[in-house]
Amino acid sequence: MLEDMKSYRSYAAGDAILWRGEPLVFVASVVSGVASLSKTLEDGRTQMVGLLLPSDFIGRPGRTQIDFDVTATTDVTLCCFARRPFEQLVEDTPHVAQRLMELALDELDAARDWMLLLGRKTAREKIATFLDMLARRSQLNTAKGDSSAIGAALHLPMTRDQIANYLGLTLETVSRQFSALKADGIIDVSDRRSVTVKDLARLQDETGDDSDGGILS
Amino acid sequence: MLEDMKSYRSYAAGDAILWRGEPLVFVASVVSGVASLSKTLEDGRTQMVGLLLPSDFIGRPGRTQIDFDVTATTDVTLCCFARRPFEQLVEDTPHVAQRLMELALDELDAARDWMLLLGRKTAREKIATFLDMLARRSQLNTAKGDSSAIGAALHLPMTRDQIANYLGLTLETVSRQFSALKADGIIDVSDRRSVTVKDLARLQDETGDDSDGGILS
DNA sequence: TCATAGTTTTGATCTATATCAATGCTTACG
DNA sequence: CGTAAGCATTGATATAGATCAAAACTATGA
Repeated sequence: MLEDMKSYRSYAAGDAILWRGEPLVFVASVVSGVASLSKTLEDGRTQMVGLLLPSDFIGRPGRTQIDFDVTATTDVTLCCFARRPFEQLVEDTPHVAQRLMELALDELDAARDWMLLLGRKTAREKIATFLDMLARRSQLNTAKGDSSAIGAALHLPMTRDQIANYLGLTLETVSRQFSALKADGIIDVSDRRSVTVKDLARLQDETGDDSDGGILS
Repeated sequence: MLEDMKSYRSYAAGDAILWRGEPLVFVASVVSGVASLSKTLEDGRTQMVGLLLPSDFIGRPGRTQIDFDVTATTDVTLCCFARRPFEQLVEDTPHVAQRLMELALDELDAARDWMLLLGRKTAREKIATFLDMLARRSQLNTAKGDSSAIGAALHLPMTRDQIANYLGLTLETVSRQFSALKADGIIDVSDRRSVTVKDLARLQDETGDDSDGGILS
């Protein structure tokens, strides 16, 4: 039984969970907190390439290494399984294999949206997209189908510096864009760790995205 | 037998192969030519989010739609299978399902490398990375283990404009960086569609990448 | 072989964002 | 309380790359 193999691990904000190239001895799922995947250039410039929120999965069937670092962005608890028995489970149960494939494809779609953001969006569009993403996520986690993201305070799971690393900006630019969106009455920035969306429609107009989300055609 | 379902389709350079949101009735593999995946913002800015070279796969098990456009970059021939029987095959043969998972993970790794490029690399580093990638690819396709990429002309499968779309730049910047690398004696640009790498080591130094490719540790 | 259209290169200028630098605001801890 | 130590904001300036504009190739086809 896989249940027997389950164990929990905790990491404090800022701790490394896995280094690039380190052998993957376990796979895990995020129980609480936020972790991030990041890549670094020779001279230290870094770019986040993924964000892991509760219920997200760490690990790749058939691979023993990863080529990015995994870091605890906030305090994080993981639910870990040893890799070998997990892979056995995947082989034995097609249903699980299929689910993992879906997860991989979802990650791929998210990565491609992020490529568009990194390559072509302006600083303001990047911030608007980021906040819109957080708003959608938090809406999912609270009442399903309740459209009251407006008015409710969004918790920012990261510092300005980490947001900058995620969006391919500097922390100063992130701060300035928050201020600008606030001055324009689109958001409110009370506490440094929370943002209130005052006008969701206008925020979404600022993302630069094609409005028809694939509904047409 | 799946063989019975096989058919070939050809597209001229510039033709659309699939539009975003269009129902996916077939899956395919690239036989010859180069196709690209791209995403577009409201106002027309576009970003390539993937390049499909011969042997690459189009299609996603369990999905009936894609949220990017697929376009023929050069003349392209695809080998197509109807989606339904293909999915049946995937369900029945775990070996194929596993292979598809590997392909998805490879694409994900490539997407993440590209995120680092788009978010943090300079124009020169982007061009160097692009050329290095083409050099590696062409080396694989010719003599395995033959390190004579130096001196051999690399064929560029796309115009300056398309390269710019791939790298998150403008075509003018692409052109200027080619000229600069040429002036520095790192490459030679004879024909507009081919580049000769004169100093591969120096080209790789210009990519900004951490030199140890995960070999350490 | 000339004309035309498409692509590429090069030049001049502009601007969004980075960089450098200072000041302000929380939170924690003596 | 008060005083660090982190973060965050704001300001001044620099710069990489975009944008606008023109000229130089290349290929195609009459």
